[in-house]
Amino acid sequence: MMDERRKAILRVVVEEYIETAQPVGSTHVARAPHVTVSPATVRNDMVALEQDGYLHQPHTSAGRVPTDKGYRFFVDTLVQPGPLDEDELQQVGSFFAKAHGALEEMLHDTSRLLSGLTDYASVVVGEPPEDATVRSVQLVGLGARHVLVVAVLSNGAVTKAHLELADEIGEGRLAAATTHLSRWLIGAVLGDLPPVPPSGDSLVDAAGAAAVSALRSAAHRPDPEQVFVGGASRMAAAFDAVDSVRRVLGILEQQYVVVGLLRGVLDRGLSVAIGGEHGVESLLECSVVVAPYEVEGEVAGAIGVLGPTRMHYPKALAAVAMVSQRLGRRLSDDA
Amino acid sequence: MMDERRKAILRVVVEEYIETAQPVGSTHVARAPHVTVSPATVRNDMVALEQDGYLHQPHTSAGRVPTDKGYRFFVDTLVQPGPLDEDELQQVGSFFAKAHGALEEMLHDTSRLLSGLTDYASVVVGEPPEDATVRSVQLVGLGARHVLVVAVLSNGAVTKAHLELADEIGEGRLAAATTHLSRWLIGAVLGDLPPVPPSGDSLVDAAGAAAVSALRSAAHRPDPEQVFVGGASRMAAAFDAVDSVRRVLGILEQQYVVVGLLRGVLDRGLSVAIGGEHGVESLLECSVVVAPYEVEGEVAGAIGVLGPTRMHYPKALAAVAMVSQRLGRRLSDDA
DNA sequence: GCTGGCACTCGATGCTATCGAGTGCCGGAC
DNA sequence: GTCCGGCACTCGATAGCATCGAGTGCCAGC
Repeated sequence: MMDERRKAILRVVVEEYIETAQPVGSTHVARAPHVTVSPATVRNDMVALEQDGYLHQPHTSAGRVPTDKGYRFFVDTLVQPGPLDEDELQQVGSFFAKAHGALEEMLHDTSRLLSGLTDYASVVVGEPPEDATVRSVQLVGLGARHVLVVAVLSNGAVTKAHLELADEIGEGRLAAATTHLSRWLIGAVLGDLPPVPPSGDSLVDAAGAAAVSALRSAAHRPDPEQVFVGGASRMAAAFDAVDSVRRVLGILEQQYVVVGLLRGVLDRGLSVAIGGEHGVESLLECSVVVAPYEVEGEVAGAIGVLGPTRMHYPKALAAVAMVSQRLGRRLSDDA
Repeated sequence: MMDERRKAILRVVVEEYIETAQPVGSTHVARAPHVTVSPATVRNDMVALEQDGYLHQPHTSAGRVPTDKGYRFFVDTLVQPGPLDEDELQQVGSFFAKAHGALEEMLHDTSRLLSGLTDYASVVVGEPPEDATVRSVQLVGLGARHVLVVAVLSNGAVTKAHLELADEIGEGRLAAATTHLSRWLIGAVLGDLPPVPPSGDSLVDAAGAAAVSALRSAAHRPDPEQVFVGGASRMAAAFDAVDSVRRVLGILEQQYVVVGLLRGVLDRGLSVAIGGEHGVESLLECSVVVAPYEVEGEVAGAIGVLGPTRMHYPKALAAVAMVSQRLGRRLSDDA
């Protein structure tokens, strides 16, 4: 039975708790504008909200704290991604106005921007380049049996892989292999590379095969050079137990967990995972706000913000939405 | 007046404090083996050590804590880089046995290894590739006026830069520019690229000039893709004030500060900066242990460990020395 | 159904007493 | 002279205790 008054009360509790990190009492709630009833009435409703699982009482004679369910309701029905402040808008604007340089640099800076806007940790992940096409392939010798494959993709990324061949291969053969591969691979979609027919030279074919298999495996995992985590130090400020900080940092250091996290949450568009919802045990006290960004209509990656469950959702939602949209637009008109 | 007994006392205080993080009292010291005098005598010596600036007393009636000067003396004259444990040695061994893949991957994993060994944050930085020679240069078009220069260097690194040209340039012209640049740049030392003579085509020359200048500027700054900071979460465990953690993390996030820090400390070989010695204000409570690694006789980068001033120096020194040596050897026989 | 009133809870705060690890110093022994 | 035992003293840490007050639940009355 969630009538308007209870919604209002829940909203005040959540907002107040996000601000102060202190359990919120009935008197505080009653003093808020838009709540016109007395503390006693608020108390009655709070009991109901607690029974329904939206609020929690740390101990008798303490105020109430939102549960994950409470935050969820708040995010789903009580909050519209409030607009950004004037100067934050300007910050985003001027960032994208002067952003330049390579894709990686841009994603990296975007991560800093997001942390700066929200004061939480931020994550920026490029999608695996399955749909990108190959613009260039080259084999470069580094020593007797060591070869580097370097491929430039249509999205501006550069994939490289280190090959160790069974036999030595000379410069001439490498050049031949490069030419041969280029003929068959340039223009192909990375996630669906065509078979490369034999060239008649077994050494060339061996190198080619190694290169193709390296590229194939690069197609399906996000380039580790396109995963950026920023603002971890800001997380420290949000928690007061050193131990929590340690746990969260530990997760942020494991890029594959972070990438999985974003993937998991990113069902459709802008979304939020609160507390336990994302299923990463060490991040029970954290929420994640994520949005994909699209380059020329295709999802090209995701950006997100990781903060405490009591994060400032309206602001985080607004920032993530804004930045993902601008980033996508920026990367589109650039290509 | 630093006689043998005082050295022994200082050593015990430092070792004890590193272990327990508690001020060390005279009774504790007197109980240690190798100290054969009574607590009273220890106290007298402690007063002297304090007057000479090696120890500090947080307050009357507390034990003594080493000062930076005390740690310095400890590191310089009381400690020989103790050998690693058996299983740590094995850990390093098996790491380098199965290490493989591209340069960046290797450096990244090395950073993890170091954090794992020491339980502190670790930093791995590749040197700016000034001395590397160019193995391959290529220009790849990404859109009307956008071009990517990709150069492969003799050290296995791949440098790329994004160019925005004044005029559109077609595929044919780009290929011509690539050929032209290759003729003049392949084999050249990156830090001392020769002038590229005009080709007779102004568009080609414009692209070439832009590419060369991008490469030149890449020569002198360490590739941001070759800076790896790992194990930040382990720092959190070493401090108990959230605020300290925050400060240190903030620094670790600023790669240029970290790089500068390593540079500054890296006078000659294995070295240590304690507390204030490295001149980074937010890291007053931290020490850094650094060593260069050499590939084929040339310094190719540096690795280091960042921990609290009360870090376990013998272990850190041993780990850094061992890993830098093995890393260098590994990268040498590979090339 | 809302509200004011009221007794009750319980963490937080502050005070005091006590404890004990540690110190400095002094006077005596080797 | 150097070392050591003894002793009074300091002072942070810990524990106990009273107090405070924000907050609650409940009930009777409007």
